[in-house]
Amino acid sequence: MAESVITLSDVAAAAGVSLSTASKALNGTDRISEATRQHVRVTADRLGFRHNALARSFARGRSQTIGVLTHRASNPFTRVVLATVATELGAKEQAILLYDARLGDRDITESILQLRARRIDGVIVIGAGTSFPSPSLTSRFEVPVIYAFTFTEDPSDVTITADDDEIGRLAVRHLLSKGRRRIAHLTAEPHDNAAQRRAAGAQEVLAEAGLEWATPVRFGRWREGFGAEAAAEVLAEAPDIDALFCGSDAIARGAERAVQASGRSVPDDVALIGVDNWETLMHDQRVTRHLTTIDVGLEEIGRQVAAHLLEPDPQPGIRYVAPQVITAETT
Amino acid sequence: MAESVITLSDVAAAAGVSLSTASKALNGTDRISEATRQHVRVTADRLGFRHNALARSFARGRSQTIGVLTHRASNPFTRVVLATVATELGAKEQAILLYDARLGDRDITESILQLRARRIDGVIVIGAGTSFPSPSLTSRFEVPVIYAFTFTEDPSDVTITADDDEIGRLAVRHLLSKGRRRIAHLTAEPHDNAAQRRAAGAQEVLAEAGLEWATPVRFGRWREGFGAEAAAEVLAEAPDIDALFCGSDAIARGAERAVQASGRSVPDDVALIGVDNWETLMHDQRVTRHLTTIDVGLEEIGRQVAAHLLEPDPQPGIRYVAPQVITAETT
DNA sequence: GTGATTTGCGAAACCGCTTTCGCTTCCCCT
DNA sequence: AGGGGAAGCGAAAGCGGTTTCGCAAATCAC
Repeated sequence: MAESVITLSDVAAAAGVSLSTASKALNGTDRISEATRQHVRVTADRLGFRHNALARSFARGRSQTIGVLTHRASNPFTRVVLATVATELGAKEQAILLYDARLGDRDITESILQLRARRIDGVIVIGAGTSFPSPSLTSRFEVPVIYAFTFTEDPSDVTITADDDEIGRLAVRHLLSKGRRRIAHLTAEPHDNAAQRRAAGAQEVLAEAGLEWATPVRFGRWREGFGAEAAAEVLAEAPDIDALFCGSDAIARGAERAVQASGRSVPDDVALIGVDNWETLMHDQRVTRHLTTIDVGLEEIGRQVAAHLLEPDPQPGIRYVAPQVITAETT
Repeated sequence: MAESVITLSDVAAAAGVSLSTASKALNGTDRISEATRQHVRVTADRLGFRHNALARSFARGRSQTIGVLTHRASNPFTRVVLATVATELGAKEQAILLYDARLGDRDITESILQLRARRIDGVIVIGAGTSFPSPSLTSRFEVPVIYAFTFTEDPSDVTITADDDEIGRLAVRHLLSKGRRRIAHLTAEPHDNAAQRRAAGAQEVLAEAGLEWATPVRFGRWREGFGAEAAAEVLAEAPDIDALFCGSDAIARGAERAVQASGRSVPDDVALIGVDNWETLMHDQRVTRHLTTIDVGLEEIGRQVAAHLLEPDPQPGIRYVAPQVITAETT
């Protein structure tokens, strides 16, 4: 009895019903008496029947697969979103088909045709962050497209991303709550959307408190090196500064070096807050935290993307994920 | 002419051949004259024909999907392997179906049945590292199973993982090349396979150089806190020490704090080397490196796994990926 | 020149499930 | 009692390819 694999026909035969009845009984579709339904189910279980997912997908025209387009999957932020999305979708028996680097491709048409040939059930576009917009591809698919950790220029696109304004607000609120009043801000290029929004949010809270930046906002790059230089300049310019809001953890790390090199201590003389929560991204919560930072909510973005993609009609527009202050030793 | 979608029948009709001939012409299987083949191909291109991947998968019984089992996909190491695997497989039009946390599941049978029902073409098991073995699941699938960044107790399994012995050797060789002779080693639990192998490899090179550890190997945990404590003890016990080989970057970070707290400087008094290459994992090569470390080759593991999984007959056994020294400021 | 292969192609089965449609029965209403 | 509608089920038509098999024509061997 080297029984190969049980098919629905086998179940139908064993249960003494027709193939179509068996199908409907197991799927719960159409009108089937409760008795028959139970009987078929029991029979199927007894035989150890499982639907052939391939045949099913074929018949239904839906592949149980989601296409994922990334700019660069090896980017640490992208990896977090990707892994989360894969996990959540896997729990729903949805596979993912990753097309890396094709997002930046000049001619993405071929990739799109490939994905459509696979009859994917949806598309997730994972951007490289909130600094610059991604091209809108929604109209090129007839399945739902959702944008994660990026934004497009089409307001009718469905987007789930980080709340940069709120990140800025949270950062300054946190510093104020620690009694800091002379605050400076180091961040990336002024034409970088994330840098802009974070600075704007921060400024807003500062203004509400009747304060202004201790020195003009330092625009530069997302890197550690910039943090060190800029912090040194700021300290020279405004020696009585008592806090630095750094647009990223990398900048904050650099800034910390500069603060210490100037003979000041962190956080006693100068408090430090970054953005990104790299330590957790890396260490997986197993390590003593050092830098106070703001978690932009990458995993939450991934979860929400997975949840909304398969919803019947997701509302268009941008949905922001709430960032979170992660308090540690530098404030 | 709201033409829906071109099917192979349409192509066959347009080319004036039968359906089967069209199929064979496009697939290059069976005997077809070169003239017919070309003609069909040209016709298909002209019509913009694409195979319906679902129909094809169904007919062939292969899903173009790989099952991935992880212990915990949010683990940073796992994420790297996962993202790399997804990228490489995506380039080959293979989707992945991730079953997270089901690897540790007591009853994984249900998940295995699900994967088989999907007619997956292969399975990748991504472990949580080389510390402890993963259960061997090879015999429960009729498709190839390959283990990444872990190992099993079945020698006939196909495994691609980190070379912990070589990591130990490289670390000590690097320290020796920097003129260090009084070296101590801080690492995780003695029953941790990775800790053991790294220590053994290190010891081997040390012995070849006619040296021994400056203090007995400190076994503890993979964490920063342990690194700090253990380093402090070692410094007290052997004040003339000139290098520390730390079993992980977390340990190395802690050790660095202790070294500096003791009034010694890094690397002038004490050189420091870790393992994991966290800084790159995090910063994506955009940041000034600080800690000298050893990259265990996670991305290479991912690449090789993707490459070997679809090979006709991968040789059984463990294939080790070469680790690499990443030189930075601490040596 | 004849028989044995080989080559090129088409007919049709098949992969296993979903879904439409139509046929009975049964129920309810008037 | 008769008619209309709903409930329960089965026959059969897909879904869109792949693949086996058979047949006619072309090629080969001797």
